[in-house]
Amino acid sequence: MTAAANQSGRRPTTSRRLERAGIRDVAAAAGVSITTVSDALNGKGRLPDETRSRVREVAERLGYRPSAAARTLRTGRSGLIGLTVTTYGEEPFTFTEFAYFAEMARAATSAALGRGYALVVLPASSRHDVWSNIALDGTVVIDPPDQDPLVSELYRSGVPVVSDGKPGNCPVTAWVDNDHEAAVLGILDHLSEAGARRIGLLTGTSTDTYTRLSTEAYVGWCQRVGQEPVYETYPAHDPAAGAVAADRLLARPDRPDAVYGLFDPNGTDLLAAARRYGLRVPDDLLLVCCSESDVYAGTEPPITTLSLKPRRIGTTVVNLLIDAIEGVDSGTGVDIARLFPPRFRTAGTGPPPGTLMPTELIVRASSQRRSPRTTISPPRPPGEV
Amino acid sequence: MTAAANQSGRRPTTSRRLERAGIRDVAAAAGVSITTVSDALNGKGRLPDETRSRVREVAERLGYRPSAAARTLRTGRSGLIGLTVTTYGEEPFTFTEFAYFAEMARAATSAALGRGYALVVLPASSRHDVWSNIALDGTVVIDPPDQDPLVSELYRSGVPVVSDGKPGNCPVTAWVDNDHEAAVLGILDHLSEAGARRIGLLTGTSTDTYTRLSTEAYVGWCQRVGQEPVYETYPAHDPAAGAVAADRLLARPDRPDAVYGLFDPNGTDLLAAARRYGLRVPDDLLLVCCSESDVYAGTEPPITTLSLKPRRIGTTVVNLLIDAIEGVDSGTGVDIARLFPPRFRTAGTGPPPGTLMPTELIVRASSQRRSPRTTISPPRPPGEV
DNA sequence: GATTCATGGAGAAACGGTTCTTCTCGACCT
DNA sequence: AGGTCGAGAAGAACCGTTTCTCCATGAATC
Repeated sequence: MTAAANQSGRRPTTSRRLERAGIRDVAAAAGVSITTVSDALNGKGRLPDETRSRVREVAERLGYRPSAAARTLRTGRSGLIGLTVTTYGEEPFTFTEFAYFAEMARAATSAALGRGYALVVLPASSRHDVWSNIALDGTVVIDPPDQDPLVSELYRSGVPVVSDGKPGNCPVTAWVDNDHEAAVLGILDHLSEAGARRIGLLTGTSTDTYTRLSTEAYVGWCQRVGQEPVYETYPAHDPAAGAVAADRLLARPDRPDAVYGLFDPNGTDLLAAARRYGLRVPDDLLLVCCSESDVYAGTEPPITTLSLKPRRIGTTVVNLLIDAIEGVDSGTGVDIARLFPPRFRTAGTGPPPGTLMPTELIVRASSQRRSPRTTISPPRPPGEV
Repeated sequence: MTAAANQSGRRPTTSRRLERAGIRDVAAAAGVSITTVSDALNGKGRLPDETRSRVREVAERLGYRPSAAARTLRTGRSGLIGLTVTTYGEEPFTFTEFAYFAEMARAATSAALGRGYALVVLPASSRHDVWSNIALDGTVVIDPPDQDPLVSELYRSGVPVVSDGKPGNCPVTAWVDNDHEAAVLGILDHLSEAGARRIGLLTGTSTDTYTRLSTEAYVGWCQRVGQEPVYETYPAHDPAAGAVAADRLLARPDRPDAVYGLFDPNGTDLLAAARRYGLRVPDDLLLVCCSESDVYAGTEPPITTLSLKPRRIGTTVVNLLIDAIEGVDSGTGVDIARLFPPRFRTAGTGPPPGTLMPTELIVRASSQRRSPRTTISPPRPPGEV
């Protein structure tokens, strides 16, 4: 009864100290209604400037901070965007693992911030009770595996989802990806022009879109030009396995005279392997790898790299997501169409709209037998930005 | 009047379609009250198992997901922890920039997840309206600058704050840091033992605690042993400036015969600079740098590194924070003391409790003129874990 | 046979905002 | 002079939970 008595009764005037000031406190202090306070602070309603500034001043003086939870509950908007990152194995997870993801995440964070949203890091292996307990306005998913239960459920419960990497079976609102096929074909053509007769590939064992599309493009190209595919695979998340695989590739009886490595450290690994086998680069072996690192400008020789432009991807993904969040009022997903110019959309009604971003091939000494040119344009640049 | 009529009246039985099922829908479908539903799903109240499972089943069938916003509003807990990352310059920000931060952030994310919390990435330069609009249970702040307004306000509004890096003037609930002074002294002693007569330092221009403490420890050591300090500074966030500073240091007339570099890339930079000046490592120049990268195991020669053990730091920071969040009921910050064993606490009532974590010196060829030993223990190991 | 007591469950008050609706009052128009 | 109109502001519903309080009911106790 003692404590209970305090609790009943509509806020006993001025009890409960030590608590943060609420909108009611501001209203009382300013001698207006809470409606007026809300309107004044949010720039709504019809109020003379004088009232507005007076309320603002009182709120400031009281150190008033609106409750994010209450606002979210009422408005249905939290200002939070999930950043779903892939996990390898049990506890640790990528993101910050490869330069690509790190850059992409940074760009995404900045872009979200610029539009008033914050990012919640959400490992794909998160316990269900954790992420289902967060009010998300939308989710960015990095490189979704074929059947991601987290993504599926989010999508099903009406949360917009935009993925970096063309999704397999996951339903998503939209997706952004590099034109991996065009990129690989461009590299293979580039190596051919430089005199390669048998081009090898260093690729991964995982089933993500990047690995799959790139490898398929390679195999297809081989069929077309009549070359037997020469490739080695390894688990990309294992840093030590890459060096071993590079070694395997160069140890083959049908040793390639040019190699493209799909992952960041492949350049260093291949260079080391070539040295072990006494192969000169680029004279005996042409080299290209996919990397965002500029250390390859300083290696001996400098190595040609393919940049996936992660900043651009991260920015685009977030902007598409926020467009979807803010463009669709609620419930019916009608005017998503507006967001995607026809040229970016795939087919009519079926698959979600996707955007292909161009890559950039940075040509250095390792892939040329002639005099080096500088940066050249990517093959088939599909988009703007 | 048309739409308004729908809105009044306590939820007109079964209108509003397309909406997600709420607790009321579950209650109605299960033929119980919402109290019972809430209790059944949260394992509270006195309910027979039969009711509990029946309610759970109905909830499952309806795809019921409790509203995070409503729950947060009612309980005052969001399950969200801010991860405040430093920003250099305008738009971009660190975190993922250095291996240390990346590792630390990963460990922090994992640790938080394991205890049911998710991390919100919160650049220090965030617009006020963004982060003040997020319901945070607490905040991790990485390497707080002397006067961080974001941190100050969070702390003032009652949100627990734990910092990685001993805070300058920021008020924090607790902090965790490496024993930078002990680490630097240990390295200097180590180099002295290896025969160094004049030890140089490559350090940063910024005012963060790490840089400051390390530099001060170095200068103090110099005074004590009677050596003139020999150091060069550069803006640590500028990747190109490091190489230039390394060059400057070795170009000095009072060229050191041993160097400790405070930042990750310094090892490579110093090695390259030494080569330019025809200095052999370790014969003419002893080298140590602070780094989390294992590339230094493979350089020629392998370079001795100091590891700050970021995983351990990240895990500890998060656990301390969550302890503070869950340990203190609300309002009065009484039993924080319980969380910090006396040996970890600084002084009595004044400064916030801090924990010093040991570092690890990984000795390799670059800092030895004799036969190499392997990993040695850190100097003055203060803590457990 | 009248009190306890434990059990199972319902009612309703918060939580702290936003926003729809309504009310008042003076100026203006006809 | 009566009615309209718009500005200014207040009232109150509502967002969807959690949780405190209280009410039945039947068994056990005295």
